[in-house]
Order: sequence, then structure tokens, then C-alpha cells
Amino acid sequence: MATSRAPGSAATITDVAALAKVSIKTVSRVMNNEPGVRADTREAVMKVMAELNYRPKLSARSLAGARSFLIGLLYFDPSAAFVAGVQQGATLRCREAGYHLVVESVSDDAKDLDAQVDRMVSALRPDGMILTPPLCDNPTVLKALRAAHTPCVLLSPKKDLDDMASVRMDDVHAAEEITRHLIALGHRRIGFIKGAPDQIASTRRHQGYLRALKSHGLPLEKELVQQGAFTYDSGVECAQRLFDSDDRPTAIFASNDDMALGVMAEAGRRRLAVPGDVSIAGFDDSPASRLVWPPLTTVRQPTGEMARVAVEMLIAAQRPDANAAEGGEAASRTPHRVVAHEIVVRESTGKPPKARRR
Amino acid sequence: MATSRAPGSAATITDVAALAKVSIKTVSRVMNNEPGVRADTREAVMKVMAELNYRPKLSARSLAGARSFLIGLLYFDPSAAFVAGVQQGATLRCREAGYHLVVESVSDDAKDLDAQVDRMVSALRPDGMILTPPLCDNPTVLKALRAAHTPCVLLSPKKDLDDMASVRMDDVHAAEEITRHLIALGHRRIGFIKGAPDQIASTRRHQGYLRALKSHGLPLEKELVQQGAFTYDSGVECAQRLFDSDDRPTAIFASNDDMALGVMAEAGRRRLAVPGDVSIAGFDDSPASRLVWPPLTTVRQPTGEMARVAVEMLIAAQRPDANAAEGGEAASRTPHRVVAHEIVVRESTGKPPKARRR
DNA sequence: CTGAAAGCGCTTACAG
DNA sequence: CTGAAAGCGCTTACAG
Repeated sequence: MATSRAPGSAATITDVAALAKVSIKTVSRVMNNEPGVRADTREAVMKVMAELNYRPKLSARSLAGARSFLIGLLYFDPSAAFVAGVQQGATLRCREAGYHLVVESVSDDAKDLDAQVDRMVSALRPDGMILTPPLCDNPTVLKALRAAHTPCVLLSPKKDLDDMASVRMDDVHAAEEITRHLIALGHRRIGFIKGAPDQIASTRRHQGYLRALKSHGLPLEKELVQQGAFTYDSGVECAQRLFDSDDRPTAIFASNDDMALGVMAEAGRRRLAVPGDVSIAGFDDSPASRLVWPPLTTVRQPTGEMARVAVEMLIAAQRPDANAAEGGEAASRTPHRVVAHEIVVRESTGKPPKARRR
Repeated sequence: MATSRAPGSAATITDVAALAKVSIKTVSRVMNNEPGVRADTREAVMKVMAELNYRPKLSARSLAGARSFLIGLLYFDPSAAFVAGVQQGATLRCREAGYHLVVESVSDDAKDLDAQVDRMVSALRPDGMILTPPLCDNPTVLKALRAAHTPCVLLSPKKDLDDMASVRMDDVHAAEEITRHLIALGHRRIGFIKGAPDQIASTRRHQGYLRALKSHGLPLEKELVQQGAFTYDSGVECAQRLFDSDDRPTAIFASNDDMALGVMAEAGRRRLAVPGDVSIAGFDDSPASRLVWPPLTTVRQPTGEMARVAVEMLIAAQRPDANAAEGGEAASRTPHRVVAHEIVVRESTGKPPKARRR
């Protein structure tokens, strides 16, 4: 069992080939699961690989071949629940596939944003990049990535692009479901706080709210809809307006959790009980939504699942047969996928106060 | 300006050398900032590198040399504020140094934990690994990393190891400061909720609390100290016990924010005003601590700074002169560094209720 | 101060 | 089904 390599150093493809009495090309075939290897040969090679605890070196595979086995994740705010979920989903899927996730935090408004992105992709040569909001909507970032010919998947972008793949959830239906939940509890005056106007998610969630009211024959009252900005502070401000109105809503649905928490804070200041005096619902299932009292009814964004799908798309695009598979045209169309969400009913929503019920 | 390379492909060291009329070795020297290159030669090479938009390929450098320019971050719970801060600090420092951060999420209790770690380090060959709690205290993980001879820095480990570098904050002083803040507000009966018993941070924070009481001549009353577990639920339970006591504390200092939020929830259930009836302080400056009402007084763990220092230590260990520098012995001692924290006073702490003030 | 040669550990393209 | 050769783009060790 005398091998030629130094005792401390790791086994290489040459060591495996020598011990298995085959060429390194055959070892390569086995580790890449390529066809055209006799079953017993394959088995013998695998046995030696296990014996030697052989692990192919990423840098060598990357330099010689067309793949780097690296997926990049570009994000802006690491403390955001969205990014945490995405990262978790992406790392798990990467591990299953023998890939690794390289993360890079870039400031949305950095002057040298394009240089930062370029430096990353040209040094690392990742097989693909995943972009989270707001970077997936940043023209500078997208331009730099196009120039580098790096495949990308955008997660919940403001709008779908013809040349960039994307994965998102169904905001319209989710918002509709939450609104229906409130209606089912008996609410008739339901306030709605819109998100930042430049994001398509804002429009879609508003649409869902409107649809639910319409399908239940409830009137669409303008003063019940306030323009927020997806921030805690904007939630507070909108809540003040809604609470100050003569005919106060018995429920408020904010387009995200940050704003919903702002609403809860304002309710607390006014000594309004939640959900006794007013029910509150959010959107995102942020970590904080579970920690506040009462815990928030919200929508769980399938961030992990979105990331898994994104990694899957990126890896699939690598395969040599990827484009030929469905006859060229069809397969090369930029994919835009939608994944399922989940409503999370907690204790911040309940029946409307009796005195106010119609 | 006719170069020999294909129009679409990126420039290589050979392209640069040809255009600058030097050998590739000289180009290598320039890009690695090595001495022994005439100033005008260096300048000429740099000019060509800029012209060609040359970016050395990581996989080639890694395969040929002793460095991979990759730092690994091993973590367990991606939604934890601690990890988010660490990741942010690490990516920024990595970028400055031309390194990249590869993240890997592993379950603390996975059966194949050692295999997962081994697969990562032997494929990637990172120049160093950063471990966050609870993984930095996991014997299986540490053993696998030792076996792979991968340099590590542990962030806030339960206890310092002789052969593993670490970075942590000063828990004793931070807890002492928070307690002093409460004493300065006029509190005399201050409840304390301990963290999980197996973590040294729990002991240290408790120490800080005791020190502050002692230095102000306040009695150490046993019933004011409750054993928690760093979880929200344990915070709720400890709060119940503290609130149920005959002589209720006017302030409660929980060893982390999760528990402090549990205390706030319990106060809310009992209709106790915060800070009117009871002041509450936490530890961690988690995102939720800012979002609840009232926002929580807490300690900001310098997570980003800890990570920056960790990356710095890992990169410094790479330098060939690292061990020779201070005369061997001294320089090779395993470093354990402590970085500065910050007290964040928000609205959850105030003066004690007059009726109860002594 | 500068360079020619060898080699890192794989994959690619080709041959049998 | 299997393998010999060349090469990916850098760094290392050495020579001048």
C-alpha cells in the first residue's frame, strides 16, 4: 500500500489513478459521473478514492474546465430576513450539488459599484449569480453582470427582464388571502398601507387587497388606503392617519412587517389593544414578527425555496445539453418562476370589537 | 494594439507580458506587489494591466500558489443578528484585501458534521475559517478543522482554546455598564436573568451585574436572579417569577435581547407599562430590539468589528514572515483578542415608579 | 533587477 | 470502454 505521495499531503487524481491502475482520465470520468466506464472499473476507482479520502481540488477543476462550482450571492442588507432566508436555501442546495456559495455585500449607492461587481466576477468566475432586492433592480449591477457574461437569477425583482431569469412569489394572491382572512373574521373596514411606489410588489399587494374586497362586495374607500414606504416609520405615520379618522378601521393590513410593527407601536401608544381594538397583519414573516406581542399575522415569503430554485436554474444552465434539450428555442427562453407562499396566522388578528361591528 | 487573444475572452498574464514586453514573472511580481521591480517597469506593466482590464484568475493563483484567497464562514443560524453582523464585517474586510467569503451553513447536530466540514475545506482549501457560536464550541467541527490543518478564528467561543485563535467582546464590563445605567436611573431592586449555563458569556454577564451592585453597595438578593436559557420562552418564564414576587423589581436586565423581549411580552400581558412600571434592558442589539415598542436598551455586540479582526488575523497568518517577525516564540502564540462594545440606551429604561422608590 | 523552466491538479479534444 | 498528450493561468525555485 506504499503510495508515492508525502504522508501529510492530500491525495491527487494521480495518486488515485496509480493505485487503481487506470489513467487519470478514467478517474476523472468516474468523479464526474460520466458514462463510458465499465461498472467494475468504476467501482474499483471509487474504492480507491474512498481509501485515499480523495477530494478533487476546486481550483484545478475550475482552471482546467468550464465550471467553477461557485455561485455568487450579491446582497445589500445582511440583517434583512429576506437575505437570511435566501442564503440558507442557497447554501443547502449548493452543498447538495457540490457547489459553494460566495457572498458579497455591496452598497446600493456605491460609486464604484460596477468595479466592485466586475472585480468579483472576473476574479472568481462564478458559474452564476443570485441577486436580491434592491440590487436585482440596479441598472449598474445588471450592466456589469451582462458585460461579464455571467448568468444571473433575480430574486423578487421589481419587474421581469427579458434577458434575466427571475424567481418570485405570488404577491397578489398572498395579499388577497390575508385580506380574506380579515374579512372572514368579520372585519368590514380594513385599512391598507401600501409599500414603496417604485416596487412592483407594492402594486401587486395592493391589487390583492382590492380583489378580496371586491369579491366580497365591500366598498373601496380611499381614506382606508395609505401610502407607506416599507419602513417602520412610514408604518407609524400611516397608522396615525388611519387611527385619527372618524370611522377608524377595525383592521389594518400593512404591506410588510416593518410597517406592521410601526402600526403596532402606534396602537400601543394610543393604548389600543391588539387585536381587541384593532387587528394588524403584515407581510414577510420577519424574525421580529414572531417576537413582538402579540405575534404578527403575516405572509411567509418562501425565500429559501426561491433560492433553491435559483441555484437549480443556474446549475442546469451549466449542463452542455441544457440548450439543445427542448429544441433550442423553447429552452433558451428566459425563465421566470413563481413559488408557493404561506399565510401565517398568529395572534395579532381577531374578531372586530363588538361595538363597532356592523 | 493588436493582441493575440480572442476578442471576447479575458486578458491573461501572458497577454499583459506580451504587450508590456516583459516576462510573465515580472507581471506576477507587479500584481503581487513584490519588491525587486524597477519603478518604470512596474509602472509600464500596471498601465498595460489597466488597458487590458486584466484580472488575475483566482483558480490559477490558487492552484499554483499557497493561497486560495478564500475565507470560509461556518455558521448555524443565518437569521441570527450575530451572524449577519459578522458576515457584513467579514465581506467588507475580505473585499479590501482581495479575498472572498464563502459561507457554509451546517446544522449543529448533523450526524455527518465532520464530513460536511471536511468536504468544504478539502475542496475549497480556504486560507482560513471563521466560526460563530455554537459551532465554534463544537468538538466535531474543531476536530475536523484541526485534521485539515485549516487556520481558524473562533468568534465569542464559550471558552478560549490553546490552539485556536479567538475574538470576543468584554461581556463583564458591558453587563456592568448596563447595570450601572439602571442604578443611575434610581433603581435599587434590579432583576437579572442569566443565560444558558453552558456558555461562558452567561457567567461573565452575571459577573458584571454582581460587580455593579457591589460597587454601589447594593445587596445581592438571590430571588432577583433567575436562570434563563437565552430563549424568548425562558425570558417569559423568568419574568413571570420576577413579577410574581412580593417585592417586584423595578428593572429587569436580561442577558440577551430574546429573553428581554420575552420579559416585555409578559409585562404587556400583565398591563405593566414599560418603562413606567418596569424598566427592561437586554443584550445584543438584535434587529428586533429596535422594532419593538418601546425600543430596547441593550448592548451592541461589535460583531462586524470582531469579524474584521478575524479576517485580519487569518490573512496575517498567511504572510511568510508572520512567524519569523517577532522572533518565533512570541509571534506563534495563539492570539485571543477582545474588541470594544457599545451601550445603546433606548426607551425601555427610565426612572423607577415613584410609589416604589426608596 | 529580470526571466526561462517546471509544475500545481485537473479537463479538453482526440485517438484507438 | 480506455488512455496519452496538451493546456488552463498562474507561482515556485532557480539562474543570471
